[in-house]
Amino acid sequence: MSSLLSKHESVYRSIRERILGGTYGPGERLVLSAIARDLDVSPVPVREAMRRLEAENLITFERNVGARVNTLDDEEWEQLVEMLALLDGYAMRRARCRITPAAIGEAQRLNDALRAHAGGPADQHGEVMALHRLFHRTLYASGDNRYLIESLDSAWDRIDASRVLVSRWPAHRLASSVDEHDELLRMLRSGEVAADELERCTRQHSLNAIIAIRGRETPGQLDRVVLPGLP
Amino acid sequence: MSSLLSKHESVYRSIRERILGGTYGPGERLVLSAIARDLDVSPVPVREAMRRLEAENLITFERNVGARVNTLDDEEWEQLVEMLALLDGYAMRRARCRITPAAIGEAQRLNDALRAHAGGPADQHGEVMALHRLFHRTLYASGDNRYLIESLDSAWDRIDASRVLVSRWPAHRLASSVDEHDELLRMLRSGEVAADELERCTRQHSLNAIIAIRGRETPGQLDRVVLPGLP
DNA sequence: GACTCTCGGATCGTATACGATCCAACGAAA
DNA sequence: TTTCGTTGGATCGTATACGATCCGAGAGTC
Repeated sequence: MSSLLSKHESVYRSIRERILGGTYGPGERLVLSAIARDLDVSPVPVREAMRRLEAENLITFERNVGARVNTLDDEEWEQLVEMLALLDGYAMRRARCRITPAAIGEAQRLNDALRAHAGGPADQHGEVMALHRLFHRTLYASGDNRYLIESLDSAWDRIDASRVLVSRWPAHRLASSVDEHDELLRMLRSGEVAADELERCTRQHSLNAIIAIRGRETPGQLDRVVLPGLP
Repeated sequence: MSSLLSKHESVYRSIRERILGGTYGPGERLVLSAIARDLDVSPVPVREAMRRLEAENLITFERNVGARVNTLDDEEWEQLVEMLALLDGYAMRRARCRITPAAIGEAQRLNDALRAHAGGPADQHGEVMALHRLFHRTLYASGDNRYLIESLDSAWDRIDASRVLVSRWPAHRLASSVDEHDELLRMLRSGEVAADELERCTRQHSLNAIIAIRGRETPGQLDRVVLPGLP
């Protein structure tokens, strides 16, 4: 008689869920014994779960001190999104010749749902972010490269854990984002867009998130924004 | 009184070292109690080390059965190298405006050392691979994006662990590889090469490794090789 | 008042113990 | 001979116990 999940596995999932969902915010302390008590297991499986979370860069463990949820400062966040742009762009290039009409349809549905939220109440930010992430995942999963998908999932996890998008994503960005999504879907459907062009546009779409967040921090300086890596 | 490293940390490093160095080959079984005895610790820190290695995709843990060093079949290996090509290409694009003359010089030295090995005895394959990896690391580290560097290191680790390059890298590839390295350094030095072009060439350089390995498996079919993602 | 020292609680780190699970080898039945 | 059930050893999974370390609070000193 055994449960489907080992204790270490279920503990891992619980903690991860709470980090990605914001229950445990950035910088928050994770006390081993407290979590063990809370989840009704001994500290041993909790430690194992934490080692995995540490290896996934969601928490940092300090010896004889304990674990904290990782934080991202502005520069780190931008570098992470920049990598997301890179991976997503290439996944789209791969997806171009592989994606099924069904997947395109699914992505379109998600984007339409997203559009329905534009201008809506701000308290649905969590839901909007989930839809947005799912839209991208539908596309990049069609790229069908296991390592690309792994890395993208992991990068999105870190983005979610950082709470930056949830707390600082400017409302007006959603509308442009949805339009760019439509444009990407159009390029995918036509089949006549060059791979280079599709990759470039997808990359730019993600980089626009950086511009949006920066613009919100220092309004009026948008024209001085220098994005990395662009010619 | 404490050692500098916790037991779990030193165990982690030992096992990792052995996997990357080939002492533990792909598919090999890692028995908890045996390793604990070998390293003179209790099984608990060994389990923690294994959780990290599992999260890093170097081993796979099966419940109530144990751990094995991960293997990569041909398709997985190619997909991994393809991602390496992507990351490396972009890192080079970033490096273009950031790299120091010292770093370029260091890379040149490494490549010259590599050239000295071309045509040499095959039993220095391990050393050649280390030089080759270091050459690339010198350049992509200049890209100066923490997440890019992390991902590249991790991908190279998996490549090393797979032993594919060590066991199947055709001798003649080394010479062309070294020439391509020189060409990349030339492009970096001149400063007049467009970022897109530099990224494209770097990407292609890595993809050439796939062609070389495939060509070795099925000689005479080189012209039928279809590389993914290229226009 | 500022600084240092000491102490105690909180927390982590690891060993040990033991139950649970798997799996391969063996033997009995069809 | 093949199949299926049984059994024993190898191995993992987790709880418990206890020592080690850290860190903040308060006392003592300059």
